[in-house]
Amino acid sequence: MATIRDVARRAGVSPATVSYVLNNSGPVRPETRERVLQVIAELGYHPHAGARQLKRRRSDTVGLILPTGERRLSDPFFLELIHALGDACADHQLDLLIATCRDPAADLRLIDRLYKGRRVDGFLLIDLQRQDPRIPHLLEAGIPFVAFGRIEENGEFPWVDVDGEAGIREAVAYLVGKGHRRIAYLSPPLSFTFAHHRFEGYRKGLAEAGLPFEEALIRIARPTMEAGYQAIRTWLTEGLPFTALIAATDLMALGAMRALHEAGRIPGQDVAVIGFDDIPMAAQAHPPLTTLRQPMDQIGQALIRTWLAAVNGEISPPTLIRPILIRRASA
Amino acid sequence: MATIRDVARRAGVSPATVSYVLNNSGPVRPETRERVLQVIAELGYHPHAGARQLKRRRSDTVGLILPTGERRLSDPFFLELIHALGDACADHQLDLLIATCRDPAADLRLIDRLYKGRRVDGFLLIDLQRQDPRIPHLLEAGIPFVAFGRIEENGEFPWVDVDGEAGIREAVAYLVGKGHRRIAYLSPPLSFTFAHHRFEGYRKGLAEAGLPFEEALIRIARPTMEAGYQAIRTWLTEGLPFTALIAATDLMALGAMRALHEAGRIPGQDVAVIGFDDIPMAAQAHPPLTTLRQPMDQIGQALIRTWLAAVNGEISPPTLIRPILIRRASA
DNA sequence: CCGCTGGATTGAAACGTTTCAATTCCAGGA
DNA sequence: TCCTGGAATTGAAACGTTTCAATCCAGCGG
Repeated sequence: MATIRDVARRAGVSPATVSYVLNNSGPVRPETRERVLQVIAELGYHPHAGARQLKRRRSDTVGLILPTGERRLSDPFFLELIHALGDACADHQLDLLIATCRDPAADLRLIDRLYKGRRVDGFLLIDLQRQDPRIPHLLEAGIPFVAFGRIEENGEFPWVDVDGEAGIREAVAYLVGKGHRRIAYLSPPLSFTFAHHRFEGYRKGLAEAGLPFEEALIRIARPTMEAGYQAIRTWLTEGLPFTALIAATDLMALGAMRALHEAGRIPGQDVAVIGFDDIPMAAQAHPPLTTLRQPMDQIGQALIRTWLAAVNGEISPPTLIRPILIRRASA
Repeated sequence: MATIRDVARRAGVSPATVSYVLNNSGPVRPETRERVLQVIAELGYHPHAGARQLKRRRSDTVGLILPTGERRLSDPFFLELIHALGDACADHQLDLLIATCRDPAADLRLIDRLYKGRRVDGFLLIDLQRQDPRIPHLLEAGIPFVAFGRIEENGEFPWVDVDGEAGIREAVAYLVGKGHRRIAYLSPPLSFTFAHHRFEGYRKGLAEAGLPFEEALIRIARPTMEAGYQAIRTWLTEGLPFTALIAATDLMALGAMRALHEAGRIPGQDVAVIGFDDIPMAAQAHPPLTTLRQPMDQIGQALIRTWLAAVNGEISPPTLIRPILIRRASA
């Protein structure tokens, strides 16, 4: 495999010059640069990442910890997120390293290994818990990171999140505008921060519309299709005391729609349904699901931009991204 | 950040010895080893990945190219695959680097950059086309890789695949055993290799059962839920000339089931439905979907094992993994 | 014709490991 | 007591970059 010396020799120039051309740091005469670039192309030379990392003291690699085993993320939303992150990384010439971790206790060890070994320059945290042990650990160790989501006590750390509260408020207002007065809400356990915020949006939305908040219109269930389905099933035995339903995730909304179908209540006709995320399947549902889209590209870009800042020691203000209400036939 | 010299100094020993302890190569007296390990723990020392890579001439990193943009993989199956790969990598102390690529033309450049820069030791190829330009490129450049899936002309390269043919044959036999004689088949375009093999399974399954192959029982559609739905819809206008349906992916099967429901034909009761993949949603469908499970853990392990062999210059025989028929209520 | 200036180029020293070859150490045999 | 040989340890040379400081050189003003 060609090295920088090979290039230098063949271009009749010193390795230093080649390095200058490569990084265009340092002054190089145009014709010299041209010659060097030529040789680089001829030889198909690519600088050795390890050597570079050693000298420059950074790896240009983003670390993403993916919980697996029990805690595995199976919402297709995360596949979209990974795509978006990959794209954003590519835009900034960064690489994305995925590390999986079965055991929550091993999370911190994994983080240390990757960071202290300089395999990654910093982390992206996803799937935050309201109290997340990773955050104090990273802060204390002075390891750069960005969180996708918030935690209960947002200390001084950079995060990017989608404004679930604003989104759900908009959804409530939208439904109210269509004449709905009894709007139900289906939420994952509030120990998920995102669930908490979206739920706040529901409460505030109702308040803004002057509607009462009723316990009977709330159901808590796991954030899966099945749980959404079951929730509606049991609700149906009570005669379905609402005309519209907001689910905190598309997956739950999809489950809910199926239950409604089975009971002969056509979503979008007999009952309005709104989801959250806009996973690819949402547009293909029947009827197509009205939902709050998480603008993935924007999220990926914001995360990587903030990550870069963090790695460079800058502190970025938090970014709150507004979800977009996508109106389809379900509501 | 602590270096190997710091450890050496503090343990009263030379860097070489520390290195021997770290990799347990070379003879070290037990008490020396103990002392060194102690210091390593005290200092929270982790060897610098770049330096290590430079010297050892490998990065212990697996490269995975994720197509994005138009070609993006949105089947939740891939999220499961990523999880499984991550786990398998962790088991072998490997890291998983995800590189995305919008443009098929850039695939090859990306591969070169990652490999020649020694960022990765080799690749994992997913989402194979029947004619895949990456394969000849990798072969010619002598870059180690393993394909998940096969191509049209399987030259001499290592691959791991799920035996779609055997799986579908089993599904056909299973349905025949239940008395079905008119079994329909829903397939993605046969330019996908996996679709081709599964389709072969269907033909052979019918032949083995002594059933005729009928064009009218075949539909080709994109491998999405929506496409599965539409296919059944149009079929319904013809009076649904079958009693059982095999779909080549769960997503398609799920779409099909929805169409059946809408038409008042209960899947698993009026029409048997079998899918392929066993994505998490399959078990949560209504009725739960009978399907051929791709044993993800096994796939991940096989891929990584084969990858390691490839990187070490060994040639492994192809691995064909038998999918498992998971019987649920839909068939 | 000389000394200066400033841009272009280069040499060499890191960066933090691994590993070969050389050295030290020590127990046991003569 | 001195050797010997194997086990334990060490020094130093890579690995392929980047970058500082030093050198080179062409052109210019005096």
